[in-house]
Amino acid sequence: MTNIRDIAVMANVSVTTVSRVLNNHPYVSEEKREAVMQAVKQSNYHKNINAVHLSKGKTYLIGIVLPYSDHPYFGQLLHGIANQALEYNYKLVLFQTNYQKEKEEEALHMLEQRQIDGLIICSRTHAWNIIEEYAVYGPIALLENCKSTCVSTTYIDHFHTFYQALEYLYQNGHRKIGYSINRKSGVSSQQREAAFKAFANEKELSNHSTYIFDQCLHYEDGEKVYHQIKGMADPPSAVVVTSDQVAACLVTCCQKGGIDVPKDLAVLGFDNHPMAKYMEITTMEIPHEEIGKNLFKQVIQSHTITHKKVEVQLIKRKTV
Amino acid sequence: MTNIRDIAVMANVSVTTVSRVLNNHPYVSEEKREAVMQAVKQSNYHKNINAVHLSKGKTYLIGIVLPYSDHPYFGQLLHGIANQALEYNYKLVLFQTNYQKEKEEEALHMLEQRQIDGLIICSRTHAWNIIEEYAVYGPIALLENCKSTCVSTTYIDHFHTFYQALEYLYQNGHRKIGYSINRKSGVSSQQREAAFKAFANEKELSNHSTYIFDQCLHYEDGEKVYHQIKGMADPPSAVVVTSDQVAACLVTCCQKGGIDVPKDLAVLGFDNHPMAKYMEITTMEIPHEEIGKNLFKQVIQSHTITHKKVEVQLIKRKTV
DNA sequence: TTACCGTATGAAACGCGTTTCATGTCAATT
DNA sequence: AATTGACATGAAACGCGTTTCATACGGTAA
Repeated sequence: MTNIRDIAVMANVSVTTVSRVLNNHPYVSEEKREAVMQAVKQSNYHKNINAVHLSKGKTYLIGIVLPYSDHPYFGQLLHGIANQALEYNYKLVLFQTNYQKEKEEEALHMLEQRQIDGLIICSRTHAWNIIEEYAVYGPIALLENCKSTCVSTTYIDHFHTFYQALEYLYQNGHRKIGYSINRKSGVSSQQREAAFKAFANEKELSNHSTYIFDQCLHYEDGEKVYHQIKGMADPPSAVVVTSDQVAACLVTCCQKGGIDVPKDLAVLGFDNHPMAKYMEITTMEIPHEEIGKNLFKQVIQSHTITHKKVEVQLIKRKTV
Repeated sequence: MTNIRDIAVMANVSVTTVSRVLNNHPYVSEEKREAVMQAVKQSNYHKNINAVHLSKGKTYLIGIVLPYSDHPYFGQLLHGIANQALEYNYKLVLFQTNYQKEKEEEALHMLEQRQIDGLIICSRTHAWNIIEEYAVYGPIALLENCKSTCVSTTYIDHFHTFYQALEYLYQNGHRKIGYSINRKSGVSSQQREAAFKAFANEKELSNHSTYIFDQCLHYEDGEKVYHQIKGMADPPSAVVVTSDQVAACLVTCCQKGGIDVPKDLAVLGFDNHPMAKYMEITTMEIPHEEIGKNLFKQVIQSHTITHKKVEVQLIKRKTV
């Protein structure tokens, strides 16, 4: 492998001059510039990027922590991040955690060891204070609503969004409202639960715990919801389903099982996945790509901590 | 930042000894080992991984080239790769190409510059000879059937698989068979086309070009297929759909539109996505995770070039 | 004419862990 | 007693691009 010193010798200039040419610095005469370019071309020289990293103390690598990459929600998020990364000439390092603490830890360690310049956490399992501790090693952007002074965030107001969804169902005459969530222990789920309680209280609805369906993330989980509702003596008249995948499955099940949507059961999804558009499912549109883009920008703007709220929009279709 | 020399001073040993301790090399006395550990803990020392990379000439980074990460097919593939990567302590660098040549090129350049130790290409747009040229810079694993001497491959025998699917439809009495594909120009699509032609010839079927549906990758593309078939005077009695997403949409459309599946139209999907299982779609099961795992293993076994054929299995359900 | 600035160029230091090679013990083998 | 080998330890070289600092020249402003 030829290195920068070889080039310097070939072009009969100093190493510094070669570096200047390679990085487009001024103060290099045209002839020397030419000579360097010539040598570079002749020897098919490429910088050893690891040396650049060591020298600069940067890697141009951003870590992404997310539970699954084969889930549309995270897939789209990743899509948004990846597009932005390419534009800014950064590369991504993927940490697929499956919600395992150790794997999230790996990412944090990599930040600590400066193998990545920053970290985007799409879903955390570590406690807040732990995350914040690592922020001293490099910028962290988090997909969560938390007014931290050392971690940037992009978030959805889950409380308000959920409330809004419930309100819409209420306006459409529903009084027995259920909902499905991903992980009961998840941060967003807790906010949604709070919203539901506040809503039930406000509207003086009975707070049926049987109307809550946990662990609904994948397509097939919609069937579980269907069966549970089907088996109820006093089923809900409407459900908020926090994933269009699950909603799609539920709706399909209902069609097959003779439950009329929305007459017998109204379904309000989340995401506005293409699937929802096509199946005419009423849903709360979450701009995943925008979120991904913003998270990325926040993490590379390491000097300023920002908090960006992303708006969610109700898309009225035919399942409510 | 403390570095290895600081530690050496603190522990009153040489830099070499510190390195030995840190890398678990033998021939270090217990007391010196202790002293080093003590110093490391006290100063909260962490190696500068960039220096390690420069020194070792390795990055423990593997690049992944794939068109979309928000598509279930590639999502699952990525899932398999990512899990394996975590196990082997490698990190991934994602190149989402959207089938753009330049972005694929970026990945190849990164290999050339040794910023990644190897490259997994899930779908290429560059010509073969170009890819092979870059193999001198580092190991490349490709998801494609090609007996290269410098690039490892994991592949599906698309010809045989497609033929098998067609055969199954034929056995079930179908003589007017259509199919949908992702990109007509794609490598796998061409193999499938060849299989179809061979099949049509073998069985003396008329080779209806109107029965070919191109650009079917996303869920909603199933609707296009539905409408096209619906509008035909002489529609096919069966279709092979090379994505369960698309098949699911098509089946749902048929249900709504009064086309009986499989009586009026048999549908044979590809992937065996959970969606297919649930919707009871007959499909060719493609073991994405296994493919991902294998690609990863191939790329880190840089010394040996291997070619692994992955078996696809027909899952008989209710849409044929 | 002196002072000062823009342009041009290179030597050397810097970032830092790994690895090779040389050297020195001490116990075991011949 | 001489040789050999396992064990210990450290100096120095190595990987390589970036950046700081010093130096020198030509020209313009004072």
